[in-house]
Amino acid sequence: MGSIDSAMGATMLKAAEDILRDEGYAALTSRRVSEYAGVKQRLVYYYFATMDDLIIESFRRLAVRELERLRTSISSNHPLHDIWDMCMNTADSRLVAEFMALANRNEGLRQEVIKFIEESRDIQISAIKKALASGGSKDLKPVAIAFLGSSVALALNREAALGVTMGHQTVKRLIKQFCDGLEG
Amino acid sequence: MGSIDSAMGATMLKAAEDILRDEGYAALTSRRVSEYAGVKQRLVYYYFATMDDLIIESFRRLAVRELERLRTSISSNHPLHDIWDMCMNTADSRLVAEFMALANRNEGLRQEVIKFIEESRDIQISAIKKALASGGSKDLKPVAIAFLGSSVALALNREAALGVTMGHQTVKRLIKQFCDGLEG
DNA sequence: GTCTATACACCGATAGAC
DNA sequence: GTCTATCGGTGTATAGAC
Repeated sequence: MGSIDSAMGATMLKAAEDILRDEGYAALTSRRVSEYAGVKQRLVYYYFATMDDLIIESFRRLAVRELERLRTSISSNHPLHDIWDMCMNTADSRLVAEFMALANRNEGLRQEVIKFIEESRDIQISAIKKALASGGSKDLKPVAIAFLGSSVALALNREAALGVTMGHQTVKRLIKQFCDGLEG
Repeated sequence: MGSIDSAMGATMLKAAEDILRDEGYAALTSRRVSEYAGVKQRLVYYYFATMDDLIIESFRRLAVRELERLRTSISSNHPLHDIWDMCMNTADSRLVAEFMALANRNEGLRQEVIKFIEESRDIQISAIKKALASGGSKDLKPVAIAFLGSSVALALNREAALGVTMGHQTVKRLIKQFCDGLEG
């Protein structure tokens, strides 16, 4: 078995992500990955025991990258604006859609997705708490701000990818006003 | 070619929806549909020219049903509460995830999904306008309320299906307070 | 580490009998 | 309206040579 951290292992994980985003999970096959990587199909099974392993490792790679981006993008001056920008410029919504669909049926992936959601929400909550001098009002707690922000950003990205823009400008203005109101 | 409105056509559309929700779009094959319907594979192609047609008709059926539910669930007394309840009790989030993923790559389905999103948003906006005596403030327009509501409800359902509940109670309370504040 | 070759199952779609 | 039968293609996964 080859290592995931080897050049070829990384190439295959990159290929898997590209295929998922551009062609969907039904096209994520060992043959398709091997084409992308310019090798023969058999080699995929040298680096990944099963296709399930490849999918899970692929998500793990994405999650690590996104959590890293989230942590470093939060400045101490405008954490709310930073979180919002980060949510709006996150992983491609088509790729997210594939992982979401897969996670409903793949137990291993589901666990990874749960960990990712909870960890990123924790990071966002910490940043929001710092932004709010009072630590959040009785009506608007940090966890609610984090949830609303990421939900709305995801929906905006998803619809934009489909070609729907109805109300998007209004919503973006509203969010910006909200952030401005809390941290100028 | 058989009609979609025939008993067998409806049975196959129902089968397609069940398979999508329970096994994902990779399992939505003519053979699988025929098993569900208790007939032979060949018959699927008597009712649907291609599997793409079956998928699109399947979504259309769902869209018609949901739009109908949305229209009839809105009372004149508590439209905001009604919309929220409807969004929280909409189609299974696993089924939605499959259609969302498919729509990014299937042009015909994409058009149907766009129509559905815009039509349901229109219905929601009309109801919200009636609820707001002023027709919406400068900062909180009906379209923004509609967008935020459906985004957040979808996210709550999606995460609940995965097994994540972090912040859900807080968010639900917040939404309820908001609706109560506007329509008691 | 990468390859050839293969087993076996399933796919969409079609021809044509009843 | 439903069936049997079949085509060519693709899927996961493995055996084993180099």
